[in-house]
Amino acid sequence: MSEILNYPFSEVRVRFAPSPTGYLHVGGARSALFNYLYAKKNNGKFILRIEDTDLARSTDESLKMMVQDLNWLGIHWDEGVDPVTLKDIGPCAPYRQSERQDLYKKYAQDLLNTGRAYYCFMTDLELETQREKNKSDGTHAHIESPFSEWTLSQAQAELKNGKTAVVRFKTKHLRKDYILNDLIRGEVKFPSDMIGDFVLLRSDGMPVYNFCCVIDDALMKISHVLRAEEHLPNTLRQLMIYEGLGFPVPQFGHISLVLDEDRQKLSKRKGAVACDNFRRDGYLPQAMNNFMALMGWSHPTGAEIFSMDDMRNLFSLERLNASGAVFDRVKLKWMNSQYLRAMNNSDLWNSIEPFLVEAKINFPQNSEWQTKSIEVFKPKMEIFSDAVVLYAAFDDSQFQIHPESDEFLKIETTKSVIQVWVDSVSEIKTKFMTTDDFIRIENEIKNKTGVKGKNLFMPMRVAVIGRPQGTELKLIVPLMSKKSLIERANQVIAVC
RNA sequence: GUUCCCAUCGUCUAGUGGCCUAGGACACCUCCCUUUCACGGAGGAUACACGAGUUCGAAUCUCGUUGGGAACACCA
Repeated sequence: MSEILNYPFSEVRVRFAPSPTGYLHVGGARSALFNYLYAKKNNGKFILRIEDTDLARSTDESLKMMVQDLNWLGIHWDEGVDPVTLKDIGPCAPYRQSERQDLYKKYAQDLLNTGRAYYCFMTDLELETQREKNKSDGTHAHIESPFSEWTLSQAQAELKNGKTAVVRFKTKHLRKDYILNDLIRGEVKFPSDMIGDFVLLRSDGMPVYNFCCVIDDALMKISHVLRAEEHLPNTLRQLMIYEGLGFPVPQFGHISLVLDEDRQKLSKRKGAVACDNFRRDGYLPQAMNNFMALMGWSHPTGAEIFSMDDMRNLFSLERLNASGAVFDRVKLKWMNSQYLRAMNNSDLWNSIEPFLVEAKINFPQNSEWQTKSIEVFKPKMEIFSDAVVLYAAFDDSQFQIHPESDEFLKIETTKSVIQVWVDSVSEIKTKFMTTDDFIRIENEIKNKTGVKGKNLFMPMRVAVIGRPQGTELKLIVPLMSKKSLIERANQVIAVC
């Protein structure tokens, strides 16, 4: 069942509108994903709009990062800025609010002319006093400006005298309940007196978020506004502006929040939340999308692992959950491991190699070795960066005997076990031994020393990787050179 | 404080009045596989916040209570 389109929107047009004041976090990415999926599912358009009216905090650097993260996730937009040049593309250009100032001013002027807005000369002190009063009355912050009754020419004269003013939207005559039919929440009723006269244009002439948002959504013919629940209270202001300007109202859908373990809005203080962070740690974009979708949406068959194609085909607003979702990093990791294990060996090697290089881990430049090593380690990795610790085991410069080895070093038979190991390895003619060689040597040690079980295997493992627990020796030893094995074993003998 | 939103295992969720002694997934526990650790396989424990209604019947509808969250700017 698809949502009924509100006249006059003939096609689905949705948008993601980040403000480039930092990194893209998973909450934002999820909103972008849902919008993207909704557009794809309904043959609509997905628009990326840049909300950079806060000039002080908006940076190109941040915009670049967001664009890069969205691309990494495979969330592509039809209109907005070019992913490479960042130039505007699409019929509603420009898509950066900082370049749409004239538009906002024009509509502000319209509102001023029709008496729906007014210049307000209140001082900070006067505003503060009103807020204090509201607070002590126990009511909602509610600005009542004496200037709302001024005529436009009165105000203009004042402006000519060099006074500065904000433009406020007049709400006094709109004393009625506003009802929003939210796509996700159903009917939401805002009491009429919830807000007072609010600012449209700042004293420096810069428009404010709620105002830009309405004008842009209207001019860009956005049919569905899918955004985070934190915007729900904003909707009343926006509804009033739509009404004041005579714009058709889009359908709204307020998506539940992504929460931290303490059930508060996700924040970076409690752990990584930037998409970029997950990319750097070696998460797969498919896993991220799959996981983000599952925070608030569910696959109709109950599947947990599904592709982007699946999502594009099956996404629907009816399956969106109205309650908040805690961001569970443990499950994300598990999900990533599922995708990682589904990769073929050469793709996986190519994915982890940069991580090894960055961590300065030495490894053989030999594709046969590399493929073999992937076979051994694939079940051990959940994210690409896990490879660093795993492959460090092969790097002689990183070899050390870990404290947990002590109890096995103390066993009296250990020294002779390792000595026989060294002797047998020395007799190998090739640089690397085979798995069969290893099994043979293992039996030799057993026979010569009479040691078996734990007391045999743990010391051997210490001799190879410096700790009593880790990857199965018969898998890892054939990947290690004879020279390296002997050197390590001798180091261990020295401390027995 | 005010307004709004939300409420099923620890977590993500399925569930739209009878298929529910509530299903799946992560995590947890046990066992199997494995002379370690993982991977894999088989089991297990754990939830409808509470109270009233409506109904022959309620996790599902209504109301209230409680709890949690968000928003209350010349930020977005």
